[in-house]
Amino acid sequence: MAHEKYTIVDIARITGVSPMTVSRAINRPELVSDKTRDEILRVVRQKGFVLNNAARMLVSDRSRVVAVIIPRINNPANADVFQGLSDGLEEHGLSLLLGMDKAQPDIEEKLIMDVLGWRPAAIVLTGLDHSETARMALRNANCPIVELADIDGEAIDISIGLSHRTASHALTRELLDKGYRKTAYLYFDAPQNRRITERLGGYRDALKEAGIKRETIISVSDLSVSAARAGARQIMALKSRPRLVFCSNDLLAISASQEFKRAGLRVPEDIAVAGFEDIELASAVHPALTTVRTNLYGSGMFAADAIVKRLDGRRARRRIDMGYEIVWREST
Amino acid sequence: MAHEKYTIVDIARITGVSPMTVSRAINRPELVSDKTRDEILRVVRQKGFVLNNAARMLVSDRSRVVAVIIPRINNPANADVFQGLSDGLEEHGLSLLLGMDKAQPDIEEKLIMDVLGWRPAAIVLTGLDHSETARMALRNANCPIVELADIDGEAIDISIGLSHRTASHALTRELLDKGYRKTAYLYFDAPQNRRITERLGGYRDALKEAGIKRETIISVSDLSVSAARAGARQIMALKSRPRLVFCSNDLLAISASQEFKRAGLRVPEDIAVAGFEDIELASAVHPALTTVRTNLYGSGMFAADAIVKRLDGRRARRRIDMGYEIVWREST
DNA sequence: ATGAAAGCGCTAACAG
DNA sequence: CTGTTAGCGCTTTCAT
Repeated sequence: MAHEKYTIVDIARITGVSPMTVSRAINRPELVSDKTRDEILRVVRQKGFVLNNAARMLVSDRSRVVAVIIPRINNPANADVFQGLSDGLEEHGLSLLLGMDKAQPDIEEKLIMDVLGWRPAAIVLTGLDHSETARMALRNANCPIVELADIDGEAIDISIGLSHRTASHALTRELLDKGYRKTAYLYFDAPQNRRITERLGGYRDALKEAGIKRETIISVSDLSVSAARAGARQIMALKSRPRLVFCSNDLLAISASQEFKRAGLRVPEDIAVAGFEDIELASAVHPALTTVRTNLYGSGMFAADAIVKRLDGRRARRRIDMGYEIVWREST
Repeated sequence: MAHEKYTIVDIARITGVSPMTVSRAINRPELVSDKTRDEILRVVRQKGFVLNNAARMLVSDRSRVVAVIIPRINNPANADVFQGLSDGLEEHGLSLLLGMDKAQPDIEEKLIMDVLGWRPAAIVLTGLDHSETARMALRNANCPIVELADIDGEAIDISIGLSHRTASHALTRELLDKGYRKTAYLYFDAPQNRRITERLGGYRDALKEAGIKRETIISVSDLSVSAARAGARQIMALKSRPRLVFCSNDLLAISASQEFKRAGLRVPEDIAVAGFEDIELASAVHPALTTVRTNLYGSGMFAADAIVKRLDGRRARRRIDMGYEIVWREST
């Protein structure tokens, strides 16, 4: 029972009205008489008719689609942001087109160009770094552009996030103030990801300010549990073991802790661990972790709000600092 | 510097050719002479021109968009599947429209109807349960329909996943065979989620087969760390404590374990815990967990493959059992 | 409250 | 290799 393809003309013929009346019955029902409207909508439902978005969009030259480009969705932080965006946008009848660039600027550029073909109502990106071509295309897109996650730099239009350098600096500083002197930094040096670099930068700045010269910085090969464990072993093999290990995110922190414990060290008594991101599971599984929390879901919501405001012709803030909170879980 | 809106006609005029030649230069460059093509593409790039998808789609009545509807993306399992889908689809120039239904059939139905307006190239859903209206609309959509996660039931078109009942049954049975007799089941009874029910069903079947009459089934109020901990406390308060607790997923399992440890119990010596899903972090943080692993990313990939095959006019399997693997981590 | 005409930007099909 | 014609399905605008 292959489906017949109905158009608005078909529905018009069946109900004995003009296509325009069908269009009105669907889009602005209050402009059509009760009787006619009921009959039209009955047929629409019965036939399972849905207006063709391509045609509507062609006429209006603006879709109800928001394009979102993030590195990858199977990363709890990104997923939270996206969920917030979706929740904030759905009630306004906006759909989400999602592209994943794996944090590669060339892929990002391609996705942006592709997405522009949909004449999106808004575009949401991750971070402030984009290729020159991409920036130009975005500026010409003539729709709200939101850059998420980072606010340390110049936004094209709207930026929402936190200063990773500031947060990392504050975390380091507070822990140094607690008396830790010998520390190490464990991170995955994702190429092109400025936020990672900024976190490291904040750490190093704080060290310098505290008059600490020696830096121990260990980078791992990728962002996985096993890579983190290998990093932890590298740290334990150091001639002089640090008392505190800063990790550039919670996955690294949790995995490294586990490895320390496995080797018989007590966490945090023998070796303390600090993370970044405060993913939900961290609190369940690693009560000894001190980490930086920011409101990820909230930043998605704020982005949605800014977009909706703009589409309504209202003004929206150009830069939203979501701030951060240091979550102390040392003592458990 | 608001952007002028170029159409294919503008580009044609600028380069002194017909619109059709511009179209060809972009879509089928091999049909255009080198000289003309180079000049056209130069102008296209210079002006940042991108073909209007609405118009292309209107002509062909088929978009290059795959619509995906899942409960929520901030759930590692769903995110993995989606990532697999995206990775499998991107190289074929298919974009992803993502809607989230929070596992509510009425929202799902609305999203399906909305999405149909895009005349999607394919539709991907979660689970096999949908409203009658939704099923009808999907059957009429005249494109591949993939139902993910579950294969215990009748698919509209293509189903890819595993039998949650079978997997849960096997897990329970193997653990019972190891000698555990006193067990409990801890779960969040998500309304409308048949997969949860099937997992519980598999557990109960295995108990019955083993001649065990008494069931201890604890349900928690939501899927969170704190709810799981409360559940764990309920279990510890039982007059006769179980030796093994089955949890309907790993988040519950990890959180409950943590609570057991906090109360001074040794896991798994005093109380063993089994989960379901094998999320990556579980292995990092809870080496004592026995759980069921299925290839989530792979099922996204398979879905992508099936869709691409169909769009190519080739045949695709209608039912793919991804199977499962019991991951033993008892002894650590 | 309803209808008719025009056209959005593009490509399929056919010429040349 | 390039151009012409027609029309995809809908909404905007202007009648009635």
